[in-house]
Amino acid sequence: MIAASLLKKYGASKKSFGKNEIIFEEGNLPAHYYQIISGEIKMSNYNDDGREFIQGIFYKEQSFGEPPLFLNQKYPANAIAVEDSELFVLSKSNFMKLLEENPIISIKIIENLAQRLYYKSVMAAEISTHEPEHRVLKLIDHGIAYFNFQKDKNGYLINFTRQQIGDLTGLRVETVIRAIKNLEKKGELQIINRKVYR
Amino acid sequence: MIAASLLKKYGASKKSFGKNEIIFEEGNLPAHYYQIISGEIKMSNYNDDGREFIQGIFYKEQSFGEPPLFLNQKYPANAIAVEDSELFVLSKSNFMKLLEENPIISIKIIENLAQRLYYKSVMAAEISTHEPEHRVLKLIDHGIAYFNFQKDKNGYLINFTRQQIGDLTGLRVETVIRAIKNLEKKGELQIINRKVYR
DNA sequence: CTTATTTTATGATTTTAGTCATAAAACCGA
DNA sequence: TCGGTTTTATGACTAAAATCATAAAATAAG
Repeated sequence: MIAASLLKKYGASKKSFGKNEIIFEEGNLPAHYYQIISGEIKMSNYNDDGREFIQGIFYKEQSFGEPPLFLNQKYPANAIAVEDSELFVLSKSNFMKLLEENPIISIKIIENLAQRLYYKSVMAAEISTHEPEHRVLKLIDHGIAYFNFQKDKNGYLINFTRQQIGDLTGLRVETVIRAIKNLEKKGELQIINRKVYR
Repeated sequence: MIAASLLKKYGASKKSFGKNEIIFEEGNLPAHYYQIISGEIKMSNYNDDGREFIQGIFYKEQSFGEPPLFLNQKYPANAIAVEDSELFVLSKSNFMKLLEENPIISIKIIENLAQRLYYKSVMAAEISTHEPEHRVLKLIDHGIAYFNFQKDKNGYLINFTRQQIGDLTGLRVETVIRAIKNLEKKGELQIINRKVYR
């Protein structure tokens, strides 16, 4: 996350996106740095028969879509506003200038990319070698650490729909629903009027 | 990749690892920056029943294992020498000093992490929503672009065993063997005395 | 407040990759 | 060069998640 003042100094503009509005699409060439002021953005892929895979969900103060920007490669996924959102948008050239002139920011970017790579490494191993229940639990535990789940008297409220969990773990909704039920039976989590707590 | 001269200037030492020797293990706290001089290193996870998932394979002049180094987190996977290898090893503190004093290197690190994140994004979507043949082909095409596959008169020689392809795509050997056979039938690749060409 | 849509839920069935068994070919080490 | 290991190969069978169908509950929209 880069300070708003610094972004503005380099000419960033604010832009609003309505719910379900597309910010960029798979295959586009990146031209901007995006940082969330408010709202929620998801990046995802759709395969040939319309099945979605969510690469990540991003919240306020987070940036997204930088890797292809640094590599001059096409976006590997779509970015869509999950709810009404406001973003800082900074042109690539100005973003690069900002980086050059502020080396401290480079370190922040490195840490941010490292964090995302770490998540992807963990989930890749999960998705390819573990059973549904294990996958779901790992995602939930990751979410508690890195997404903004709120804690109350029942524990952490897992603020994802079953469908979203499926799209993040490569499972179908029904499988997620069944996995969550089993995890509750085993005492790993609680379901209080359909909401999941851990 | 950081120039040898610069690494040496900051006190990097050369270290040799024999085939199958462990460089670091899942759960260890990172203390060094590693860069390959010669040989081949794989990073992988093993699940509870011994099944392997290969996070990545790295060759000469590439570095590996940096994300946890930047985050002060435990390694999420093991690093093992696939063949006899020689590495530059630089202590974390000296590596950080190198970065601070050479901002250009930060940009290189960013590009490198971005590249790896890009690969993981593509493969994550593949693994979770596509059929075996598609997964195998995507991995092969990625390998042509980023691993050191050699081109000869038959095309690119895919220098992976079926087992390695399986461990990289989350498939079993038999499934990979069958997928490759089908891909040959469809004309997507060639098998010339058991070696795969694309 | 009513209606439409989304989310959660559950049972029955099917498909597909995994598993198991076995073996030949290739490769490697002593 | 011999013997052991690894890699590729193939067929039969199984299991597990996907698919299909259907519906109730919850939430959002008008």
